Amino acid sequence: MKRKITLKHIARELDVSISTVSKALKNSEEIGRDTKDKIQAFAKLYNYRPNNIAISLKNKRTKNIGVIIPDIVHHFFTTVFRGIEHYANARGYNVIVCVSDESFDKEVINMEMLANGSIDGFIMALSAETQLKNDYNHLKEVTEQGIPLVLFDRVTDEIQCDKVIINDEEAAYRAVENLIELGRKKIALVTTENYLNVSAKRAEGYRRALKDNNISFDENLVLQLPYQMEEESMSEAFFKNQKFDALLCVNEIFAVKCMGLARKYNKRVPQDMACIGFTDGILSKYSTPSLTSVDQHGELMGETAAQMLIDKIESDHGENDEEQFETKIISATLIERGSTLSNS
Amino acid sequence: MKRKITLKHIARELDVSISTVSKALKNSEEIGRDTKDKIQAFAKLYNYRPNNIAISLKNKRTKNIGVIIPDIVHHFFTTVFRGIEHYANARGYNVIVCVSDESFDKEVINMEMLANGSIDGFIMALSAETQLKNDYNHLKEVTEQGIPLVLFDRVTDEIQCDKVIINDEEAAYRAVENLIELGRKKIALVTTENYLNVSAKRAEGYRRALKDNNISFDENLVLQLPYQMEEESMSEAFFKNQKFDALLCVNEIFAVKCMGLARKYNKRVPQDMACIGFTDGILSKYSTPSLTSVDQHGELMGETAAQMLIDKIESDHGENDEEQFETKIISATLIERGSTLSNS
DNA sequence: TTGTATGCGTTATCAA
DNA sequence: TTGATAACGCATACAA
Repeated sequence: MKRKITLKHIARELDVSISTVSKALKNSEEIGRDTKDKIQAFAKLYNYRPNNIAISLKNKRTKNIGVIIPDIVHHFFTTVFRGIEHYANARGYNVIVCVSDESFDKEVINMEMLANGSIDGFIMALSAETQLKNDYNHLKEVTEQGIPLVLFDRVTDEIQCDKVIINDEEAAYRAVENLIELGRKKIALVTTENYLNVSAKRAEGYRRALKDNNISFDENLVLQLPYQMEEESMSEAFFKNQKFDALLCVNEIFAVKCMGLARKYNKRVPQDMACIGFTDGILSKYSTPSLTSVDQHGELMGETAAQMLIDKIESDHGENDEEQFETKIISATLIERGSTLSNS
Repeated sequence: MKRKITLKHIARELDVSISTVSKALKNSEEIGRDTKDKIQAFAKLYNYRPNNIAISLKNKRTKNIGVIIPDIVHHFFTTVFRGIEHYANARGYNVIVCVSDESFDKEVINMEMLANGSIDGFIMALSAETQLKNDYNHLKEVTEQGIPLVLFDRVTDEIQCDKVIINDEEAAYRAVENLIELGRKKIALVTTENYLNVSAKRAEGYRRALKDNNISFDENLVLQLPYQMEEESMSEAFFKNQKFDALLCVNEIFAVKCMGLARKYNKRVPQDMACIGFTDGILSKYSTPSLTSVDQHGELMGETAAQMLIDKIESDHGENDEEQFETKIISATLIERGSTLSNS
């Protein structure tokens, strides 16, 4: 077993001091040609690599960023994560992921673990429970310690920090307008409980679009499902009792499920019921018919968040001057497919 | 800004030595009641937390594990990751993820970065390119350094280490038998290039099942698609030219795409063409018809891998005795749905 | 009961 | 041109 070699080993072996070795390996001008050559050759031979941990301790920089997301088996978060990972890697950072499982406690525990020196900054999306409790003390503590934080997608106004979001309200607005342009009059909304701020935003856009187009808002056309829509009864009843010719769903699973129900109740998609979902994931692409959906550009969001974070981390000498925070808005785009276009 | 406090701060503030503080906070019996109380109170007040990095350096244990996977926007890997993350967290470990993007070079770079002290062990699935090149020197180096490694799913015989796999060959065998029991005679296989060892295994199972049931193997009934099946021409031709009444696909995307093609060529699923896929992901559940598929139990695989890894890490005093490696096999199970069951 | 010294691996300052 | 020393934050063997 070839154990990792350290500066000390090299120094001892070559009968020089540790600091000489250190300098030689950094190609310092201070060290003589011969000594440098000798040391460098030896280091290469034994494949010397500096120990990251020691360097972290010395520099007070880990080159790690912490990512905390509610769920990992989830197309959108996964996409964002990919963007973060790519960008971070390109700038020499590694990514430590913790999954909160939509739990407040886990979110808090994970943050505290990582905040004790393991990472240089956080990127996170709030768990559902955190948003429900409206308790952000763990975020406050972290920012007060001077650890940079970037929130994405599931954000809160309670915390002053960089943020990356999509224009949910407007995306929903445009989706509904799109349906109206297709001649739809009775447009239903399928959403989650309102404490998820993205859902709330989307509902606002939905209402505003109706209003701007002189369609009166009908509460009966809003179906609010629990986040993990497991039992079908609510949606079954909705399909039985309500009349509508179009559907806006706040995620693609709801949308695909609803298209299934439409089939069951003999509504053709898109002829009798057009359908638009949020999250342009794998389901949208491969469902039958394929689903028109709002692409949230997760990868771009991730890259953007990572860039904001790393920029802040690396400019952190300015701990005195007034902190300036930014909220970047990623423009969602509508990908039109079979569920609204009859010629597909 | 409340900067992180250290032992040294406390010591200075309370006019005691650093080691006294250290012991007091560990509730050591050596320290007097009063001093202990004083120190503990102070530490609590200022929310003292030991610095992870310093502890890592001291203990030569990071409590981090490195996970390297080919892709993160991928249901199966994501599921495995969840299992790893859950288990690791429960045992006090954090997870650093690197994505190889199916690239050999990235895999190597990522491993080397993490191997320099950032992690206590690796869990990984080989990238496609690595399997294609058949070059495992980066894995060898890591294991030779005494860093524990667990491979899962995409493994290789070239490396001696712990492994977790599913019984791919048998799962495919059983899937085909299932189709035969349903009365299917001409069963096609849709697979990827063979350098992906899982695909190869599945193809073996397919052939063995045919043989055991006296169905002659017909090369024309095997469709081999590039990994990222973007152009449709090959599969279109296949559907036009070949006759078959059942399909085994090595992943769910292929399966769903094929069901789409079946529709296009007026084959009813499952009546005219039954279909089974691998990876019981979101597509299988929500496709129309829903897809019968082989559940690889990714989460269990992840937990198992994490357990093997952490057990090895924590038993690592035994660096002298002969290393014993294990390969655990997770039993895949067939989830029957609409694509093989006509009554659904 | 408390404190001193040393080490983990590295870098940086200063002295030789 | 090289080396001794201190420091990063913590833990511990050993002294006092």
